[in-house]
Amino acid sequence: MSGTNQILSGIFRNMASMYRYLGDDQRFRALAYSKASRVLNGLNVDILEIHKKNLLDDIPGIGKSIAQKINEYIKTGKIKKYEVLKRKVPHEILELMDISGFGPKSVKRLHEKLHINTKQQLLNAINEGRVQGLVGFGERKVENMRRSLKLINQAEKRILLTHALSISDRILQQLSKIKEVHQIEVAGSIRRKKETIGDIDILVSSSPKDRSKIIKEFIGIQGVKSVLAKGPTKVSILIHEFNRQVDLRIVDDEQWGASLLYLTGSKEHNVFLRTKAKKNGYKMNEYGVFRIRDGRLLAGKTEEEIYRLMGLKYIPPELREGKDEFELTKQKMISKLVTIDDVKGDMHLHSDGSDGLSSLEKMADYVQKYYTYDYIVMTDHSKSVRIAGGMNERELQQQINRIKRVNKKAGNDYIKTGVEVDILEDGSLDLNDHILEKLDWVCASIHSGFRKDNTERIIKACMHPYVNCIGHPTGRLIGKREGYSVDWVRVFKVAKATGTALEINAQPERMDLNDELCSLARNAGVKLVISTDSHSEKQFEFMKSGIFIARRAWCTVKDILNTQSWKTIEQFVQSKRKRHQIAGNLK
DNA sequence: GCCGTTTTCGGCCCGACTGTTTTCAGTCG
Repeated sequence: MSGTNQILSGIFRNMASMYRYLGDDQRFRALAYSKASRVLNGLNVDILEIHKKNLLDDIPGIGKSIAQKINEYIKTGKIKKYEVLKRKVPHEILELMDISGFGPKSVKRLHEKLHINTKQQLLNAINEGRVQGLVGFGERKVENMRRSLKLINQAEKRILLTHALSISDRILQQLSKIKEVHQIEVAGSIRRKKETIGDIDILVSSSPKDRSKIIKEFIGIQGVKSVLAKGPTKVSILIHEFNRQVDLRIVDDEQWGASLLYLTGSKEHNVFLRTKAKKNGYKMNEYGVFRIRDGRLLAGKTEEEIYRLMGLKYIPPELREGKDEFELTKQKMISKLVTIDDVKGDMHLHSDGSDGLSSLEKMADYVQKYYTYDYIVMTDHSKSVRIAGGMNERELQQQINRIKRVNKKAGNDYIKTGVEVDILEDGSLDLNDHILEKLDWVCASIHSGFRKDNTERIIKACMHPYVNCIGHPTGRLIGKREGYSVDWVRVFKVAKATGTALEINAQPERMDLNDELCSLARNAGVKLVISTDSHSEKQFEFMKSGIFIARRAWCTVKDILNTQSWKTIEQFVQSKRKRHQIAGNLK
C-alpha cells in the first residue's frame, strides 16, 4: 500500500484543525474533515486503487467535495484549498491544539496576543510570565499548560492492549474489594479490545452516598502520580505505570447500562445511537434513554434493554466501532462470536528445538495441566532462521521421532508434528517436500525481505501442497515495524482457492492478521487459525488476545480452524494434498 | 462538508469538570 492514505489523512486532519481554529461557524466543516481523516487512516485499501476505479464517493464520510480534493492531490500533489488555509491560519501552532487542555480558543488568543507560533515559544512565554494575566489565563490554567507541555511526548504514545489489561485488572481487583462498590467494569477501548490503548476507563455503580468514599480510595490506590480532575462522579488520575491516565466514573445502579454503553464507545457508535434515538423521539445520554415528550425514563439499567428499545440486536463491545455493525446486525442475526472456551488447540509454538525456552515435553505437560485443549502442534523454526536455531531436515526428523515417543508413552496423540517453515525470497520453502510430507501441519512464514512487496511470495507458498497456513501474514510489529506490502485481495482469493489458512498470531506485538484484514479474509471465505506462537509456557495465555481480534472481525467457530476437532483439521490438510495430487495426475 | 426508512435542506450527541468569573466558556471524552 502506498503512503497516500496516510498523507491525505494527515492533510485532512490539519484542515480540520484549521477550521476549528477559524471559529464556531466552521465547526461542522471541521467535523467532516476530521471524519474523513479518520476514515482514510483506517482504510485497508490503497486510496490510489479506489481513485482508479472512480469510487471515492462510495467511502463513507467522503463526499463530493473531499473526493474532488483527493483527486486533485493525486493529480497535482497539492490541494489548493489547503494551501489557501495555510496562508490564513498560523498552521505551525496547530500542534498546540493536540496538547491536553488546549483548544482552538486558547491557541488563537495566544497567537493573537502574544504572537506564539510554536511549543518552544509557548514555553518561553510561560516561563517569562507573559501568559499569566492574559484574559482567561489564570494561575492554575498556566500551571496545567506547563505540565501538559512536559507530558506531551509520553502521552501521545498508545500502549499495547495486553499492558493496558494488566493495569486495569489490577485496579479492578483493588476497587472491587470496596464493599460499597456494587458493579465494576473496565470500559473504553479496552472493553472493545482495540490492539492499542490510550486512556483507561473504569465504571463503578454504587449508592450516591458512597461515591465520595470510593473516589477517595481510587485516588489512594498504588502508583498514582497525580490527580488530573476530580468531581463528585468523575475522577481522572495519572499513574506511573506507562504514564497512563485512568478515568473513573461512578453512577447509580439504574444508570449502569446507559453509562457502560456511553463509556465503552466508540464515539462513532455512540453518536449513531444518539442520533437514532433522537429520530425516534428519545434523548439518550449516560443516564438512560428518555422520551423527549415527557422526559420519562425508558431504559438504562442494562445495555441489552437499551439496544432492544432502539430496535437493535445486542452488539458486543468488540464490534462497536461505528462502522458497519448496525447495517450488518440488521441484515443477519449476529451469530455467536467465537470465545476462548471454543478453542481446542494451539497450532503454533516453539520448543528448545529452535528458539523456545522449554523442551517440547515441558510445553506439552504445561498445556495439558492448565488448558483443556485436545491437541497442540509443535512448530519450531526451519534452518533459514539461523538466529532462532532453526532445524534442518535431519533435526526435524529427529523431532518427529521424539514426539512419537512422547505420545506413545502417554498413550495418546496429543502432540502433533509440525514446523514453521521459512518462505524464501522466491516463494519456495527452505525444507524439502520429503520431510514436509511427513508432518501433520505446516505453517509457512516470512522472516526476511520485509521491505519488498511480498504478494507473489505468499501466493507461491499458498500454492504449495504441504503448506496449511501462513504465519503472521503481514509481518508487522506494533509500534516498531510496518507490515510489508501485500495485495491482500489476491492473497485471500488464492488462500481460499488452495485451502490454505491464514494465521491470527496472538503475540501482543504482532496481533497479525489485525482485526480489519481478518475481517476481509473471513468475508473472502478464508479459514483462520488463532495461534499463540508461544516461546515459553507463560505465553499460552496470549490465546485470548487472538480471540479479541477474531471477535472484532466477527468470527464465529466456523471461521476458526482450531475450534474444530483434530479430525476436521486433518481433513483440511488432506483435501489440499488430494487436490494437488489430482491436479498432478492430470498433467 | 456530509448525509437522508420523515429530509437534496437543515440538521449535525450530550454532559462533566475546570478555571475564571459571578453565570459561563472552553475542553474533554
